[in-house]
Amino acid sequence: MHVLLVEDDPLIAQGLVAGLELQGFTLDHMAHARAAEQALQLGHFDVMILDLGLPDEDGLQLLTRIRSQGKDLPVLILSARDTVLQRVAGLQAGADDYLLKPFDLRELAARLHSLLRRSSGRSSNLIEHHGLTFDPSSQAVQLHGEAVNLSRREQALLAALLQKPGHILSAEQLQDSLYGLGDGVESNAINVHIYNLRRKLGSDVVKTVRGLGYRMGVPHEPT
Amino acid sequence: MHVLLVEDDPLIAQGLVAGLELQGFTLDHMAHARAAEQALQLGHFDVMILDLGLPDEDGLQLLTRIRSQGKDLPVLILSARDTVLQRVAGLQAGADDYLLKPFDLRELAARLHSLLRRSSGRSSNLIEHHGLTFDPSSQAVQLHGEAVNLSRREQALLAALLQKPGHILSAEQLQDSLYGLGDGVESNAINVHIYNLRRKLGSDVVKTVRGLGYRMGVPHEPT
DNA sequence: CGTAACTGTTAATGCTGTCTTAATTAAGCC
DNA sequence: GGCTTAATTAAGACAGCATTAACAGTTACG
Repeated sequence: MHVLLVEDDPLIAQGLVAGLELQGFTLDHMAHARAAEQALQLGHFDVMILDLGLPDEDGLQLLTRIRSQGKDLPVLILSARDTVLQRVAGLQAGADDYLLKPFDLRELAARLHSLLRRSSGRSSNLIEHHGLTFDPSSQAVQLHGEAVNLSRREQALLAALLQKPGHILSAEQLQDSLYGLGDGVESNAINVHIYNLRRKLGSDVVKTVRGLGYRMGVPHEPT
Repeated sequence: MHVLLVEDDPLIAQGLVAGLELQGFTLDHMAHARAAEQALQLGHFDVMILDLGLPDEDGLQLLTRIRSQGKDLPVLILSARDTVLQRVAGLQAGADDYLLKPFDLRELAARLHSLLRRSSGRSSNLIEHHGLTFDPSSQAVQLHGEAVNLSRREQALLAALLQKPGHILSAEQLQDSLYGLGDGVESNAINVHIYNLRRKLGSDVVKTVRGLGYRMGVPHEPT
């Protein structure tokens, strides 16, 4: 799960990055509207957290411009402005949710999950795929009712693949989804994690599409 | 826009019906979980407003059951319960938004619009051609419903031809489309790839126009 | 505080499918 | 029939990936 965080207060940003990464999100943090807009052009994000009080531009203006470009990524506004009119203005500018500062990290996480669920067209928080279930909010994986112990990277990889079942994801896309845009790995780390996933969930969980990337497949049969 | 309102307090319900219908929504009002569930089976709704304090069942239970049936209509929870845990519980049960009583009608309307915009904004740009489908976003090819496994070059070739059905593309044009303008191949590679495409999709997928190039044709019949 | 277990990354090796090449056969055209 | 163009086939080169092992960093626990 790749989150673009647009927030100028370094303290809040730092807390959010740490807290949400613990919950399995991958964050890229920008402190200015300009930088955020560039980041959006550069890579793919699953959701944006937008602070309204930015130094170089009002968050609503940024949001409006993003929407006018046809981008439809879910946007959650984070703001201290609490009047009905301001909240309505936020939603009308194209936000999908509006959370007040100060906020509770658990609620923010739950709302992010809810937005992601909706944007990926699912009806429930639980992702189910041929006997394999993954709960993004609790980060628990089960295969045919049996709990499976996955490491952080393995979980992130599985989540990225499950988010778009049927789609082919290139190694680069997966890398962005696991590490964020800035610092990636310089080796076949993704490759190795895929291999480990297959050892735990069956060699067919992930299909290789030679030259293009990987795609979700069918896991182990029940024993 | 068709809204299913599930709310047992007749005063609030009446106000909502009147207020939202003024804003162009169409409302159906149910006061019990049972009735709401039946209404969902019977007809189509674009969004549901759900009060948690229902007489016959807790709203969260109803929501969970609806989600387990695979229904993915957007749900906005209306509740007086205001603790973080309760809001998180609501979102985890599959709600898309959570609004506190007492609420402002303008904000409710704005949030409904936000939900609807998101749920309707999903379109696919599938290319279809005589039973052959190609989805550029997932890079998946299907012939009469059956998935077909194409290699990278074969896909690129097919995509180039499908982009301009009816047009004749010279071997040189196809080469540019596969390899870029700079460095091409110096043999009949395109020719061989065409041959392999025909083996997988039927000898008539690609028509040869002698002296000029190739153009899209009709693939295999369904077996 | 130190050891053990686990996790993540890097790197080396070998395998496999794909791409290209080239040679041969078949088809269209004057 | 001779010439040109395309289809078919097979073989080698190559790139991409799986697999394995080693190492460093981190966490858990005595």
